[in-house]
Amino acid sequence: MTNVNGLSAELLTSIIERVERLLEEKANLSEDIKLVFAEAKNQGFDVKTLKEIIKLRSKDASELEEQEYLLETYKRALGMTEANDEEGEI
Amino acid sequence: MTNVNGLSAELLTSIIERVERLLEEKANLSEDIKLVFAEAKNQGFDVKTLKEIIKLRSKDASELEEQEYLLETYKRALGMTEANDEEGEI
Amino acid sequence: MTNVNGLSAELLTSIIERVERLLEEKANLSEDIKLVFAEAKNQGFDVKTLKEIIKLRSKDASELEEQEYLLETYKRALGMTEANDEEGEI
Amino acid sequence: MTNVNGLSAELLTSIIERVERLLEEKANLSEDIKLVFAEAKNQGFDVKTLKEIIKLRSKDASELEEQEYLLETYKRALGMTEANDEEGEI
DNA sequence: AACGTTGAAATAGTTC
DNA sequence: GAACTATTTCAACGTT
Repeated sequence: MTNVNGLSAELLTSIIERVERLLEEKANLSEDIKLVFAEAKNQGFDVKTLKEIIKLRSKDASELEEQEYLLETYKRALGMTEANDEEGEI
Repeated sequence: MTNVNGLSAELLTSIIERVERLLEEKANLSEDIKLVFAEAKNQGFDVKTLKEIIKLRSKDASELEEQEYLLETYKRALGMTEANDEEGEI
Repeated sequence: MTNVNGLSAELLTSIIERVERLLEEKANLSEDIKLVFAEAKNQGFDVKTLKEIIKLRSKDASELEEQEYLLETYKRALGMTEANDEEGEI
Repeated sequence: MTNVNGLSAELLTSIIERVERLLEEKANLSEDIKLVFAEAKNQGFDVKTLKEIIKLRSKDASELEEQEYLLETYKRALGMTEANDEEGEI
């Protein structure tokens, strides 16, 4: 093994090249996505809105509900709700 | 074909799903990259430096020189370089 | 004026120092915020939830409504809604 | 004192508002910094380089040396340095 | 106290 | 070249 200042040059090279290859694949995919959007635009779709839909679909709805629940107590304390529940007050 | 406001719903669905699939592949690659870095870290490499190396390798020589030149100029103007030091070191 | 490679050294120094001063003030504020949260924690509050509330309050509710409206057509085309409006179909 | 689930609503409100005020001041400072850079750009400075300079100045000497040393070591191991070149150019 | 995880800030890239 | 979006980077937090 070739060592440079205690580093294995082969190992280092291997790591760098693996990452570079993965990055290249990522760049290719980004390119593919652009092509799909360009094609969609030609077919009359609004690209910005398409992107919004995709973002929307990626969110897990249940996750939002969970947050809602967690915040209830504090929201009530801050007067941010319409006081629509009456059984929880101390 | 099902039309909603003049758009083909099938076509729209197809576009959305193609993009979502590509995005998922991208996310997988990002994950792979993280794993490579994590493994590298375990082997004693400094991840930040690895990233810097990869960035350097992605730029061509002229870009690097231009940026280097500007940085040197600014440093000189600010007295941040050793060459500009007036206390007489060699 | 002292010029270094066509740059005014005084001007450059002034710019750098102004930014550095502003950055320092920002860091002080971050520190203050941390102190407030630490104090709140001592008084029995859950810091994570406090942060969530603050984030929530910073969002403009009307902005969300606007997005909703914009996405209606596409959501319908994708079958993402419960078809709760009947007058818009073609 | 108004208590909601054992928490003082007044205290909670006070905490939230203090943090929000500090965050607003931080946002103002960020805006100020942007203005300084915009002005600098108009005067012919390269903003990216200015930011790099500021970053360099914020680190102490030992940090810089450490990072520089690592970078050099990795470059050498990868054959990225001119000194390591074997094709014989001068 | 180092580690990974998370969330916010800055930077880079893209589009108009 | 200005605004918006996406990616990367950085800092804070809880965890082991």
